[in-house]
Amino acid sequence: MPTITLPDGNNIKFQNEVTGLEIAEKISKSLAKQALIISVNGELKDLYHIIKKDSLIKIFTAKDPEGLEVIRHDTAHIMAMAVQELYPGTQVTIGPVIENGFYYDFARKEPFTEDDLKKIEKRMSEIIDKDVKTRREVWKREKAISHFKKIGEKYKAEIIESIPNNEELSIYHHGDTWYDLCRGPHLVSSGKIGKAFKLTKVSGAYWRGNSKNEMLQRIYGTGWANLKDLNAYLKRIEEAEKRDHRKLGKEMDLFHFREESPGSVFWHEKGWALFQKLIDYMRMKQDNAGYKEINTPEVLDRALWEKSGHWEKFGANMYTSITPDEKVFAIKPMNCPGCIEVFNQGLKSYKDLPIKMSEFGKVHRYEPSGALHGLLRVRAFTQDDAHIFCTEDQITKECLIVTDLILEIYKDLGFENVILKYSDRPDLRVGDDNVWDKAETALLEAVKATKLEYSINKGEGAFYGPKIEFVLRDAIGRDWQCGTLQVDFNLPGRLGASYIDKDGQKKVPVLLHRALFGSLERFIGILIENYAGKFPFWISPLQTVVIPISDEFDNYAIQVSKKIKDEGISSFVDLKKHNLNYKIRDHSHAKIPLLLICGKKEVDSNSVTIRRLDSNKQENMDLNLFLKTFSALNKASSN
RNA sequence: GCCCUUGUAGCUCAGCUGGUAGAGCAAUUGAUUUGUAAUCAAUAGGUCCGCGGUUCGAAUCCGUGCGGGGGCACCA
Repeated sequence: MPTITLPDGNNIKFQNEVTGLEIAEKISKSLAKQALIISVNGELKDLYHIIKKDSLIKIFTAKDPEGLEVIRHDTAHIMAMAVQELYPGTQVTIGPVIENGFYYDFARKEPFTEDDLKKIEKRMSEIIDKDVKTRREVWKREKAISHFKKIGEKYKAEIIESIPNNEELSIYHHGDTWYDLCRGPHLVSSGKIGKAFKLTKVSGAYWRGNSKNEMLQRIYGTGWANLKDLNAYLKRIEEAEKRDHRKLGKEMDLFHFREESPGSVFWHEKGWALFQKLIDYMRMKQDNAGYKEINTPEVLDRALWEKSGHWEKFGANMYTSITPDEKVFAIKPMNCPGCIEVFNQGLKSYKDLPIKMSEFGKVHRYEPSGALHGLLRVRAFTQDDAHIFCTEDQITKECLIVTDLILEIYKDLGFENVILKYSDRPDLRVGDDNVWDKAETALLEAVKATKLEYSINKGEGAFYGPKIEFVLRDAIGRDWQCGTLQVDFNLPGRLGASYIDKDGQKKVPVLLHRALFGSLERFIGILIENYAGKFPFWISPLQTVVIPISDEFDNYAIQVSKKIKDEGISSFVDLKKHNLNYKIRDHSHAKIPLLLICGKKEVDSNSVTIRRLDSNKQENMDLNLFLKTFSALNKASSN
């Protein structure tokens, strides 16, 4: 005689044991229709799960995240069913729900094609139309293993073998012919899935995520509660594609890549202007924060990298170079050893600490070819790097100062939403564990003091110390990892850095590594996508284009442009033999923030007519007022 | 690095089952002197990614290398 308590506190008494579906029917017809899944005392269960005892329940529909998740999970199952029906001999492995959808990994010799996806979708649709019933069974471990082995599903058997002994093994049947080992829960029948799904792509994926294992074929799909949500999602993807920095970079003539140097950027005039603006800005910020800028060699003797530990721990990613007399040098993958060498030059006192040295250092890392991705993952990049040499007592405070600076700079560049990722010691590392203990404690303390949201990534620190990474969220809700702050008790000692302490003794300083943009290249990629190429005025690579109405006004336009440049604003005069409409279209596509039109009216009144990007309003302004107004707007704080 | 996919003019792309290439935009030349998103006309432009093979004949088929894209792995 269970008493069922609903989320609103109301009770329903039942004479006999009861299922979620029966409870839903008792509450209302429409709920019974919409119900997908139930939670019983906080645990998600199938709707036909039998409740015998008094319970607190909640029924979920497609409007709830829990409901949507089950829809996606069932869609993955139905996809696997369709695949095995269409392509006998294909083995199933795992098929989890992911953000916006699901995937399923299959083992099959022949590759799946785009055409296959359409066929599979069609078959899925048929299975959904048939509304096949779901049934749950509990199997004995031995039975399950031998059964899956017998039918040639060696991956399933392997999965079961790795499930702990005390766990219940549930098998879900969808209809009479297909079943899969699964924790569940699932919908009562395939018809509940609806038709708001789409198979999106096929790719390779290693069995159990390990690159030493064989490669399986993964089919990705997206799934939603209704067609409206599905279409909204597809629309979002389309919008994101329009912002693709590789596409915009080409259209806006910012940079290009070419075969001769995969993963290295050929910066064009405008892209380089943007690059330099970011450096100028950062230089100003760092100067105010007490950093001293240095510069160190790009090519350094192998012996230094052996001493620092890079040769051993990072060698696989390093470019090397052999001189005609057969000496081995490495092209720097990091700036830290060079910077420590600068610190080492001359005697340092505790009174000098903290010493903050910044360097816009270009580093080269031989990344796997498959990792390369436009500006976001390159083989040669410029870090806005800095190294802070300090005492142990100063760590937490200095970390906080760095964090404040980072947040201030992200805000200036349009990113207000920042979270932290804290990573501790990796397997491949240098230094004793008690040193790591100290470094981790100090950094975690700083993380907590920022009061920002943070996550902990076990074992993902740098080989010389723990780190935090700064993740920022862009205009369309995507997360990007940019800045980093690392505490290092190892490298300074390895490279012989020291200062004279109060007691006259030599001590090894602690080193904080930090980069705010991380990589200038990558950060520019993120900026392009965040702003969809429409940069704020101050950072725009070409801020103004002056357009004379006809060649009669060329001279005036040239003069105007010159005066604009005198104010430190970039400007180009378009004297080409094209009409005004043509030029407006051309420069609007190039996403120039301000077009300045000059004709008789402007010459007579010493003014310009402004057309702002994405506006067709005409705004006439006295030239001197224009210069005054926009030179005031030409800085980060006016963002 | 691994799986799949892809590589034609400066750019975006067309070229069915093999018969040595086309369009639009851009460029050049000429005409038009223009007031807010493409003025008109003419001309020129190609090692069809490289190498090898099949074939009387390859942009097209096969092999291989390199590059791009989507994932996986990697991201110190």
